Amino acid sequence: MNEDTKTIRQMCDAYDVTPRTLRFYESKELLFPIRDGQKRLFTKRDRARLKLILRGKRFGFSLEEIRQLLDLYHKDDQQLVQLRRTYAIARERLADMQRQRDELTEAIDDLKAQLKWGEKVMNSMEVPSKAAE
Amino acid sequence: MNEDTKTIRQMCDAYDVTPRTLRFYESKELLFPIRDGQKRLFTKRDRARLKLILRGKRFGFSLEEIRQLLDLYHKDDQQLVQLRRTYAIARERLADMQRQRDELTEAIDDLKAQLKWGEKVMNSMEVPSKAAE
DNA sequence: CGTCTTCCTTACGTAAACGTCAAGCCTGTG
DNA sequence: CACAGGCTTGACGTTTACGTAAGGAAGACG
Repeated sequence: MNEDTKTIRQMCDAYDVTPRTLRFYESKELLFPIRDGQKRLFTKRDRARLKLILRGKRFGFSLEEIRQLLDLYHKDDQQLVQLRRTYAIARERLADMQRQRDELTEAIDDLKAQLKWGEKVMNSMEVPSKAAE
Repeated sequence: MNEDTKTIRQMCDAYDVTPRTLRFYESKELLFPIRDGQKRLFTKRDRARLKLILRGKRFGFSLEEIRQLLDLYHKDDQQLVQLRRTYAIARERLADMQRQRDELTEAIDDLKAQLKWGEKVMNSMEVPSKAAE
């Protein structure tokens, strides 16, 4: 048994990331695995942070933004102020994402229209025998 | 008067881009300005394409994706086979876009949930005076 | 004619988020 | 003991969408 730590390989399997990614995150001070000799051991805290990192990535945060947010969590004093800042940042991101989705929806509709037009043209071209006569 | 063409500077002012950007787009075969000596002259067609390029960028498409879409928009005078190929490409793009939007929607919902949680926590922290007593 | 401004080409620089070697250290196994 | 595997640390490579600097041509102006 280990004392609630995981090796890099176990982490990779559990969270579907590469070793390179985990080392990269450590180098960027997003994770702080302890060492057994030269081997990394990822603690419960690292796993919690990694979950937040991956979720942040889904939301479109950069790693640097994520690092800052994680740091805010880490500072236990002034929690209310920090939480408010986090909240504000998150709201901005949400607005960005919604705007992006709206634009995407518009583009989808445009493209759909194009496709319909394409279908019409193809149909009129598929039976040119009658029209040619 | 010019014959419906604009210089690079006029283009930059009109569309809020840099000269570098326009040259870059030309090098990537997104634009095809004609030449007066060595100077570029951007035609009406270039301007139409640039509008689509900028819109595509707002949608989050890569320039390479945009180039494909432009090909779709402008290769309307082709053979049936060509049309079918572009049609297929466009359908793939549409599928990609819809998947992208679905992911975005999911992420948006997640983030919204996070924000609600944040509000709850903040509310419970704002009035600790009573609870402390 | 000299200088300014605008344009040109060439080409190296940048940031993000890792991928991909290279080469070395440990450990277990036959 | 020898070798395979897994982990380690560099350190250079990749992609995208330009920025930026160097050096030069070409027309306008005083």
